[in-house]
Amino acid sequence: MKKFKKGDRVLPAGTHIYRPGEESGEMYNLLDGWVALYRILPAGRRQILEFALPGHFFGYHPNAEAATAHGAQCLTDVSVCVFPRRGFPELLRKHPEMGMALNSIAAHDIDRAYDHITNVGARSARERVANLLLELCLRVTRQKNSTTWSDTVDIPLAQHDIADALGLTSVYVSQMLKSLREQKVLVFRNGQLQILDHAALADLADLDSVPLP
Amino acid sequence: MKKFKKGDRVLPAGTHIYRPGEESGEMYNLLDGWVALYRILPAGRRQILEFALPGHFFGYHPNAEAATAHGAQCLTDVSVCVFPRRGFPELLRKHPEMGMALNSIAAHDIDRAYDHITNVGARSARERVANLLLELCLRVTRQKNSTTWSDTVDIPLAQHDIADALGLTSVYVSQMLKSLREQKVLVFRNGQLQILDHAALADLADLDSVPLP
DNA sequence: CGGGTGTTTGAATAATGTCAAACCGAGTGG
DNA sequence: CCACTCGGTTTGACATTATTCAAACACCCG
Repeated sequence: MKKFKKGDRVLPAGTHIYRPGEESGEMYNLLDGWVALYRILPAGRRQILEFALPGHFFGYHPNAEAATAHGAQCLTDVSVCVFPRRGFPELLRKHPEMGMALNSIAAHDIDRAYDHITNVGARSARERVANLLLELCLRVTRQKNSTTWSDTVDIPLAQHDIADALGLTSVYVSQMLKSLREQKVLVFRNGQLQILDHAALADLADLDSVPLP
Repeated sequence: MKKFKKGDRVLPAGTHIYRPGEESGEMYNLLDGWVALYRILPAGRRQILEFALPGHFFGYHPNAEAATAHGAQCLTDVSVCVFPRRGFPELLRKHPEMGMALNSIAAHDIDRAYDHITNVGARSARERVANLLLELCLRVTRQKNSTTWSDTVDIPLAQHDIADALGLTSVYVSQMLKSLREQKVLVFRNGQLQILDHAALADLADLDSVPLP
């Protein structure tokens, strides 16, 4: 696996790792920072499909050299581990356990995509914001292997990122955040999330997994 | 692969193959009919995540015996091929090419899930309906290996199924269908889709792949 | 100090949901 | 063959949610 690796790469915030319609011929494992997987519609609207956190594997497409429908942009300064797509099938053939690992990752990605569909399709704006922030908070916490809640969690998103992920307008997101703040559920400011009322938030967000007391 | 198979099963429309929260211990390959993968929210709302057409493989979850967050319900009379989940890892270990095939399937599913997110998150109701119907039409056509457009395509959905997939209300879907009908774009009635104006539809739906002249 | 980007606020507007009633076609029992 | 129910669809009036536009604000950075 290490031999297969092409090398590490450090990228500043804002960089497009690849753009919709491009074929980079590479795959990535995110080492540090946040990346957004997104799509652009002809109308100009941007839809964020997934927030990639450290450990996330992305850029994998099965149909060898097809162009990707989505792009990947760094939300923060980022470091990624790069793999060439070429030769990847051989690698999988030699190491079936890697194929299984990849299956597991893919299944996980599908689950989160289904969560996302549900969030955007079936919930009100308030609930969407609550759900997204809580989910991200859980992912960050889990990733750090924390066994306890921190009082504040870093979530380096702008409000318009949240809007683009949830299919909302940034001004409406602002209003929802204000409402959540006034009702003492959470405070989100300057990329920092602070949860004030866990019970209320979990209730609003309706997350299936409500771990960590 | 055939030896691994557990057997076929024929189910009437409406049957729940598995329900959210259950662990069926089985995986399925849809042979005939349509199946909806869905979720239920505490508010009672149903979100359809994916329409499974013949050939679709579903019910696969990597974390061995975890309960699934979604359910699967037959939209029509259905016949499925059933596999036990138990023993599946061994099978994959013996046949790495199957693992790769599964990866390919999973990547495809992710792509469609991303399409779905984009559709629900970034488009108007009209566009969503147009997009969904065109996509389903393409999938049906492709599946039949037709090289030409049929005048009408069977899409055995009720309007409330469309609504639940797109995060809309069934009465609003009715209005959108009326509008599309009046503007001579398409007619959808009794589970039959008839496309009147391909160009207009493709434009509205903004489908990336616009095949078959 | 000035310019840029992101956030907040308010008012007007458009998109979508809700409720309720009417309609329609398919199946069913008399 | 008819009347009846039943689920799905259609329609209209109205309520709510979310978007648009525009301006003010805040903050960071040069």
